[in-house]
Amino acid sequence: MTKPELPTQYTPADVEGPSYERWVAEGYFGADPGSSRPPFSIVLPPPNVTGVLHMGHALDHSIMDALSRRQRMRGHETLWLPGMDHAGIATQNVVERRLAGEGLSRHDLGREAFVERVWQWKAESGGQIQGQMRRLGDGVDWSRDRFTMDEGLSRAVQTIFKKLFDDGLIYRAERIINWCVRCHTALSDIEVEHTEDEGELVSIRYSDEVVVATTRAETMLGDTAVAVHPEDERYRHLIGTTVTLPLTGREIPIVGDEHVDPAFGTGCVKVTPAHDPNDFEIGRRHSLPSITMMDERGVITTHGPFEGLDRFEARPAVVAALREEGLIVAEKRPYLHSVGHCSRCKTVVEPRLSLQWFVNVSPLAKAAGDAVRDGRTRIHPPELAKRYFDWVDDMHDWCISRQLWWGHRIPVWYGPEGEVVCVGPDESAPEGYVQDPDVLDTWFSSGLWPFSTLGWPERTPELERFYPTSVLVTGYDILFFWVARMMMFGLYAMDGEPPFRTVALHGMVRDQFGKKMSKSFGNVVDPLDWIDRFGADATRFTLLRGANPGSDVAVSEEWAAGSRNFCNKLWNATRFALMNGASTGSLDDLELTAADRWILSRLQTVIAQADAAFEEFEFAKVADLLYHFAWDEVCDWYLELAKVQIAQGRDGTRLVLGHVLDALLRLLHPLVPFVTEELWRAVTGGESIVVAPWPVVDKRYADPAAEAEIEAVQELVTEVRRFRSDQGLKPGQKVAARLGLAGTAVAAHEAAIRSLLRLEEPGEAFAASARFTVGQVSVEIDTAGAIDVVAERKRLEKDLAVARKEADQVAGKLGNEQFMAKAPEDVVTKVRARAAQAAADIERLEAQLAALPAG
RNA sequence: GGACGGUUAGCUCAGCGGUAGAGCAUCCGCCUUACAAGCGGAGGGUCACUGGUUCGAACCCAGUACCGUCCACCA
Repeated sequence: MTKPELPTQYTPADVEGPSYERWVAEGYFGADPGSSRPPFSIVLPPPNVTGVLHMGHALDHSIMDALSRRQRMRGHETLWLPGMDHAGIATQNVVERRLAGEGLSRHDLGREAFVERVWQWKAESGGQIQGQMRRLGDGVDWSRDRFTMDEGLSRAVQTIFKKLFDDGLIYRAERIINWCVRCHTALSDIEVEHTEDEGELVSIRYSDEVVVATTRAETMLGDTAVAVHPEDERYRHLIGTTVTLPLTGREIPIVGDEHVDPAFGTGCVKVTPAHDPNDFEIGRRHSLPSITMMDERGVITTHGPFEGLDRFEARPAVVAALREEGLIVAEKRPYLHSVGHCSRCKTVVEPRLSLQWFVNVSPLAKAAGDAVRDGRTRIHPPELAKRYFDWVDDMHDWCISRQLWWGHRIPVWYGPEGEVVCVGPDESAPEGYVQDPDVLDTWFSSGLWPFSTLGWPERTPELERFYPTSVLVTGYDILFFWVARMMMFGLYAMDGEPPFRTVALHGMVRDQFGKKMSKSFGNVVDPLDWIDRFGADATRFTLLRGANPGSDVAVSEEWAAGSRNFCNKLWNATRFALMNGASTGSLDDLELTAADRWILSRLQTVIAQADAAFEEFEFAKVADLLYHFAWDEVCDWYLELAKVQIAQGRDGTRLVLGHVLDALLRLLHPLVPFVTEELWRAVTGGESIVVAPWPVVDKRYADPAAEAEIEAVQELVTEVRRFRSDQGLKPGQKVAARLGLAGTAVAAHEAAIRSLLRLEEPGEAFAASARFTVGQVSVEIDTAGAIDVVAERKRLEKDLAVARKEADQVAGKLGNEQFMAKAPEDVVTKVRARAAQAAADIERLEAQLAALPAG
């Protein structure tokens, strides 16, 4: 076993790269579907090929890596499957922008050449994310890396499309959809971002009695009716009559429709079925014609003076024309309303009547809701399940066709006579048929991710073994659209088996003030920058330390530095242990000291608590627990006590040290994989901590008596340190002291106490300048001069005040009949004990104050 | 317009019915032979507000006020 000399500071860059490469080379992250171990599986939510990983990903990945590393150590056959999403519209936009730089549009290249360009671009830049994942230390099975446009996954897409088509769950229809006039494609509801925008509401007189208000005045060119509420006394008599639509001269009917809110505005609504989803529904109910007055670019197409104008040019032009005719009743006024924008390019979305493919989601969504309702899939934290239900229980049909070139082409072909044929993976369309030019929404293939990546539709060993996956980790922001889609497709394709047993949701990463990270605000942190400066472990630890389930994570450089310091602390603790010959081995025949038994006992509690927190995805708790155990207990106390034991020649200390560090490093490994690997190998001589077993509680080491004994030592030491500090004694300055330890709980620890407190044995000239007691122990100290009586008096008075307050409080309780009658016995007992303690403290402190020389 | 979450030390957050906690920041003292990315000590909070339940409330209930997030077809 080699015990190399370690430098005094941990340098992450020296170990991270080589460790990661070794892990991959050794195949530790490879998952074997043929093994007999219990399976544990996670699929990585595939990042967009266009993207780079941001802090949100880093959090996501840190959690998944921690979960899978722990389960691997616990002996599970662990699969963490990586991959990327082709991100249709986003990627197409990126490549189009690059083309624009060359003065080209995708149409200049043509479809085939353009798609070729996208693949090229993917080949060039797709490796960036893999690089980032390696830097983070993600223990993924690279041999199973997948891409949503892979041959296998494309096959899965085509298979499920055909199945849905054959089951009548996919249909083609003319509907109002969200249209991006810049991307020239349909968007699903989730690809539309709503913001509160300032618009202008104008009121237009259609007739003497009918006045309508609108923020989109230009759409009046496409009006085919005016609607009023059927019960509205003001207008009931008009239903069935017509008005003349200004500027066009068209006669349009007045219809009665429940949708109209009589209390809003004038109670009259203009109806534009081709350009507004509500109006479309009204139109359907009343068999109104639809007039499309705008093309796919948002340019007005109706005849007249407005033809050829962009929608935003047409708006004021229409208003001006109306004003000229005296038909603007109320001047336009600012009006805050919700406006949809394309999530990719931020262009204002135009509702547009269009022929598209849809998924009938009702039966699928019902099943997706039921799987959570009956507990086949658990959502964590459970409060968020309600949002999930809100979403799946009220889902609109899903528009899946996109007028893009990058994506899975819709496998439907049209015959010369208008025949429609859906073609499965191993089939081909009849001669003379033409394929639908559109591609599928990116989320269609993402929805298959948990099983398409495992080889579906083939019943592969991977699918048998790793589906359903154990847990899905993602931010609560995309719970609905992505998780719900995977649930729907998973249940549908896998005979009612949901894609995951648990959905674990985390919050968003925010800056140190809890503000959202945004480019425009300039508070975005690049995880790679932190990895460079603080190390991957520190970056991960910082994120996990803030990861309370379902709530946001605020991070700052100070936290990252603190995490780096923690890693360094582990480094130096191990360095100390190695310098003192720590090693691992059986503790069975050892004569353990109280300090040994104390730290071993504490370790068992910590293992149990860490396990409990892990099971509940309480990563912040795990991190906090291990941080304090490592730093406060192992480093600040046990190592200090161990120094004395080693000096006393207790060789068993080296084994206990080795034992504790071994276990501590293994507990920490899921959170901070690199530093623990390095140190663990040095301590144990083992091959790799990645495949080391997870610590289990050993009840033989539970030792409340030893814990109480060491706590007493800690109390005494802390009290005397306070005295020393108040008296201005330098930490290193040795002073003589007489300790009355005989018969006390800490009698066995004199050497340790003297060492920790720099107290020497009293010499012949010993002259106590201060006397006090801590618990049972009397302390006399010769400070080699007069003590600072003022400081000492202050200290004692403060303690006395605390004790008196405590006594008062407790006396109040004990004197309260209701309390005595109703409080549980253990509480009363505790209060009594506090009363006794307070009384004793008061007596002792008063005596000490009285004995203090005047000063 | 709905739903959910939050409001605790200067900052970020734990605690969720029986003596108010952590990290960072602040102040004081230290290169005490693992670590100055460190060690020891200290200061700092009527737990948003108002009521209620209870022997007892930061914690449970109701309401109010701000903040945040998601959803929604408000012309």
